[in-house]
Amino acid sequence: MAANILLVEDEPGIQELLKLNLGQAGHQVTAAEDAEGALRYLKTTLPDVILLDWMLPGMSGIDLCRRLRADKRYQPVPIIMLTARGEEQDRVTGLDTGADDYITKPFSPRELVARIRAVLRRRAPQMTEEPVEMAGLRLDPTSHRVSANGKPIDLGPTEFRLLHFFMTHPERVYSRSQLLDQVWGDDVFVEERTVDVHIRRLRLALEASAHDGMVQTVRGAGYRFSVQR
Amino acid sequence: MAANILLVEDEPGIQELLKLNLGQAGHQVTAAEDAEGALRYLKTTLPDVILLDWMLPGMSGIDLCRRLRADKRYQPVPIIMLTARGEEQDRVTGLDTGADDYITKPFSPRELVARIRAVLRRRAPQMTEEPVEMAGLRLDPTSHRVSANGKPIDLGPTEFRLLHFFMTHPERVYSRSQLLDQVWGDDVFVEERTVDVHIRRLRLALEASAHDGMVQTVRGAGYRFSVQR
DNA sequence: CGCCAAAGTGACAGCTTTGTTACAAGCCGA
DNA sequence: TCGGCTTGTAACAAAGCTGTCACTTTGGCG
Repeated sequence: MAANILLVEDEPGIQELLKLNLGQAGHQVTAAEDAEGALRYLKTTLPDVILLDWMLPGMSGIDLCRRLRADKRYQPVPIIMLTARGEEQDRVTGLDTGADDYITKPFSPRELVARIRAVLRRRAPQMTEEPVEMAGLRLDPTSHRVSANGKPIDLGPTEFRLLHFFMTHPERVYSRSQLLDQVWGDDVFVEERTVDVHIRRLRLALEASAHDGMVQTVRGAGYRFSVQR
Repeated sequence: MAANILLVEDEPGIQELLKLNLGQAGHQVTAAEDAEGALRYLKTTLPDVILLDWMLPGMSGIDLCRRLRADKRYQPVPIIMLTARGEEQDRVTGLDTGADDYITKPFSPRELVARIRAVLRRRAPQMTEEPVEMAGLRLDPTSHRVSANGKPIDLGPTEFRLLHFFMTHPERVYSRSQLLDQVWGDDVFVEERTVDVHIRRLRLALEASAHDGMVQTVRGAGYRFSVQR
């Protein structure tokens, strides 16, 4: 889960510290001292995450955040705001302007790393709210409906999420533990074998409408959702 | 996902309980009663995970944790702290000193096992494998598929790994023991002749799609994967 | 040609992984 | 609170993989 990170922080000490810590966590860090520097960098490179200090000389972090969010090009880049203690009320403003997370100084490097991982994960699987359709199978996240060639299919919540994940990540094997992370959430502690059972339930539901064979077992590796074969 | 675990816990009852539970989960557990014992063990062996009790006689768990984190050699080993209820505020300290996770007693064995799995997974390098293709033979690690000129080939896990290794290291002879190291893992104890058998199985699978002759025997040396006949 | 070591082959028992079913606990709306 | 779903787990069955062995074939060499 290594990532390119743009750090916008004017205080040299903190900047160094963060670069060190994030570097150790396997991330690539580029630092900018102010909003202008950040924008200059962004013209050429799109980082995976932006760490944005609230207090900056010149254009403030919040303004930069707002500006980035207004720009289509930077829409998908997660932004984490760094705020000092006592600026708590800023949190609302911060999240309001489009930051994905915020963290209050002083914070432990661990926590920051964890939050970075969290926003990356949140963004990573592009499980959009868009309807997905393939091979006559249609899943609409908004209305929470699944249908095969027009005929509705009944799915429980878990099977629904499972199918949604599969349809947005087809043709690729996922291990049970990956599926637990992605579909159940990585803070849920259930047996890996539970996945098997839900796979079966999903298969049963799909079979009923002649969509069998799409959920495939890859022995020793996991499961794959596929239109082929 | 079996792992070598170093358990640092002074209370015999809990120690026994954990050894039992983790053992059942397929892990290898070594226990130390105090920081000194742990350090002694670490001099010779590097575990996959360290479970560290907060309260220890002599050097406290937190000090040991800090000390380990300061030592380059132990940097990559995940540490999970075991804390008693009511030491909640220690959490921050714990994570601050470099623990990867913490768990509050009393906890269910299941939860502990899950957290161990989580830290292991988090550390595991996310190797994004590129598809390999040569002479009409295509192997895609992500979808875990092999095909010859479009036609799918069925391979068991071992044959898949074997072919993957061969395709990423073509035109070169590997001895049986090298192949065991690379494909089976260097901690596996199997007869060298086992390689022969899997070579044969791989050949059979490839023959079926007219890709015979690619796995070549080099008498007295080993095997080679080659496009040339 | 005859011998010996190396490699090929087929069978198989044991083991691991996965499928399937049943069941109890939890949740939620009626 | 009562039923009907959903969920997680356990237990057992089925299927597939693996490692090893015994036996055969091949290749090299005197």
